[in-house]
Amino acid sequence: MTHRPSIKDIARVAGVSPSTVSRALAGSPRISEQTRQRIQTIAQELNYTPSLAARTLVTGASPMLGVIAPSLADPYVAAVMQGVEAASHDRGFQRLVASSQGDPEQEVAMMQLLVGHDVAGLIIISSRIPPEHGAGLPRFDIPVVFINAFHPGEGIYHVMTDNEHGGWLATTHLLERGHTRVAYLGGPQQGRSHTARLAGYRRALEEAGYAYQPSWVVPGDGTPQAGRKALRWWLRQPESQRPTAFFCYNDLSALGLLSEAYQQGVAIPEDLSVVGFDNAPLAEISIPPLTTVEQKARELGRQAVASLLAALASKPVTDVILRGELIPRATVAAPRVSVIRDQ
Amino acid sequence: MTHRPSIKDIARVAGVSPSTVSRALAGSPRISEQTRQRIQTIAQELNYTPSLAARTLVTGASPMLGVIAPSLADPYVAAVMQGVEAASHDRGFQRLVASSQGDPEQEVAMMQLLVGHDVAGLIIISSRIPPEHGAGLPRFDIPVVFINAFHPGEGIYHVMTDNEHGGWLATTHLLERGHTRVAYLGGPQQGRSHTARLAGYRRALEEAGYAYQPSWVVPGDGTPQAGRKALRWWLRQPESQRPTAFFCYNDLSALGLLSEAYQQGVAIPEDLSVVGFDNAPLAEISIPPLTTVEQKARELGRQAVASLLAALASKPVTDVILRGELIPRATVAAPRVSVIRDQ
DNA sequence: GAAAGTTGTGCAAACGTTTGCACTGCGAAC
DNA sequence: GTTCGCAGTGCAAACGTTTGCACAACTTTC
Repeated sequence: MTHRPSIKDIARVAGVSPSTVSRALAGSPRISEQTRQRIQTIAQELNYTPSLAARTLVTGASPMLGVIAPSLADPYVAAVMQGVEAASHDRGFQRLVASSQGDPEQEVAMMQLLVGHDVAGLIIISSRIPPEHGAGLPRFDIPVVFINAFHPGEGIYHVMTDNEHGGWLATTHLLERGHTRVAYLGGPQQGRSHTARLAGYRRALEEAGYAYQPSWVVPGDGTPQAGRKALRWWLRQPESQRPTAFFCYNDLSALGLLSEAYQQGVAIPEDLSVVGFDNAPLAEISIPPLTTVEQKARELGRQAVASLLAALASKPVTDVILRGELIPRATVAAPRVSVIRDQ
Repeated sequence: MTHRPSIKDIARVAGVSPSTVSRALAGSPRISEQTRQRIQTIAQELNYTPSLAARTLVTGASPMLGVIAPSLADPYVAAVMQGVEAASHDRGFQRLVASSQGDPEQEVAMMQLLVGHDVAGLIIISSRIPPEHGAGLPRFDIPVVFINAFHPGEGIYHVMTDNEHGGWLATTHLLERGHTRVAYLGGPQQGRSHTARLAGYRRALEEAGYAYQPSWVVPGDGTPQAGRKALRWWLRQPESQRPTAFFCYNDLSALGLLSEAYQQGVAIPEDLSVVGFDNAPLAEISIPPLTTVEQKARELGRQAVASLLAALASKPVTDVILRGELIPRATVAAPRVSVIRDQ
């Protein structure tokens, strides 16, 4: 019993042919109820598990979706993944998950790998492959859905958050509260999300009649550490020129900023207002609760699966753009009087 | 070109036999350098990706590890996963990841599924299968490693956090600071981690000469909401009988407790001390920074892979128990005088 | 009582690989 | 000019399934 039982083992015990076993297990109507029962109990006893490799080989289609993410530790990715899981599970698809550690080369390697496993389609979360790489993307004849990344092509579909709008929303919210000096704490430099949020930030500023100040976008990478650094940068600015509010690339870095502010004795929101992005579960329990722009991460995952399955069914698929709302909580207040006096 | 190119397609173009292609691609020394070159470029041009299903079928062994977790959204699971990823990637193994949504039945189904995919071994994180189910666990002839769960059996190995010790550590820390009324906010009822941490809590109490009070263990489930509820429970207790400190099942629920405390105007640590468990990345940026017991999650994942691979190589494998340390931060202080007066 | 239909089962091919063995040339050794 | 060794390549079997087709044994119909 050193090897996994196969359909042949069952056949031998039951005294029938392998094809009969296959049909019985598949529930074919051409098998008598009696034989089916017998075969099923034998399968149970032998602890039989079908070889999906063999099945895939002959049927040519497998009920698996490949999913690639830069990291599984990111709460945003986790949320997207939940959507993917729920939706694919409902439709009877399994997932083959791989992480690329944020390395574009590994990402391509993972694509190859998953295709080698005969996945029916690919979902790629926050691809780090630079857009100009575009044409160099290996072409497969299975559909690919990018979540929050853009690589146009045949058989390639997109599901995205409206990051530009989100950036605009956050900045406008601050502007409407009376802030005139709003800084932006950035995310991964290459990232499309980062540049789009920055663009929305800029548009909001200019629509309100303020000049866009490149010196007020502080570089970051979406980690809490980036938030800490941003706050220390803020403290170093001469008081009269300090921004009175921060729009942060994501909740994680906003939380880092909050933590550093607490440790440095900077009061939030009295001394500095903060808006995050994502509406991560943590944003609700932060101290004070974080005002943020919602990103419908679960919905992104769900939609990606829907698009992929539609493409598989040869239905027309269009790119999807999801807008989140601003969730006002407790990290935004009117700027101090001194600042208003500035004007 | 509707189908993926196979080794035969390459063979046809190159004017050689499929076996030659297979050998050339595998780097067999029996193929002339010239032919190898030619075949490799053709493979490139055709965008060939080997069918891992077919390869697995004939070789009988696949370089894949199956990983099952109740959820991918839990930061603790994410950390374990990082360890698993790093270690398995280093050894040339891919991962097939499935989540069970915390449902024991799905968990078993996932095991079947992954075995069907011919994974070389299985890693199961925080199994929710009740221990008494034990014998009912399907038996496979591949090694299985449980992380923080216990299902003894042949070919089954374990990697665990010393939860009892961790619970003792947290409680003792509070006791040493002068607390005499320490409550425990629990985790998932069935969970082995929960009961072990509770046992450690109890042992610390009794070793210090205090009676274990069942009414002071408040039920929870590891979510922030559970922490919120716990704080509201605390507020309802008559002041003279209130615990002065909380040991929480995990950081997530401790963070929820902190947040509710902030909203209710309860000062941490002045009014109430709190110790968490996990040392999640968030614990460092919480306000105030959370005192917690470290759980070497990454290391758990790493060890699990090591054990699995050792078992695959038929080396002797023993169960591993990892101890974390107490990380003192800022949520623990001496109890108020009134409480000390109580004694 | 023969033809036709029905029901249950088996045969064999196919999927894309890997691999033991056999084969073909060719140069070297006797 | 045989024999041997060797480098390079091809043949065919095998892995565990699924599935179109054929077949056998009954039952029904005329």
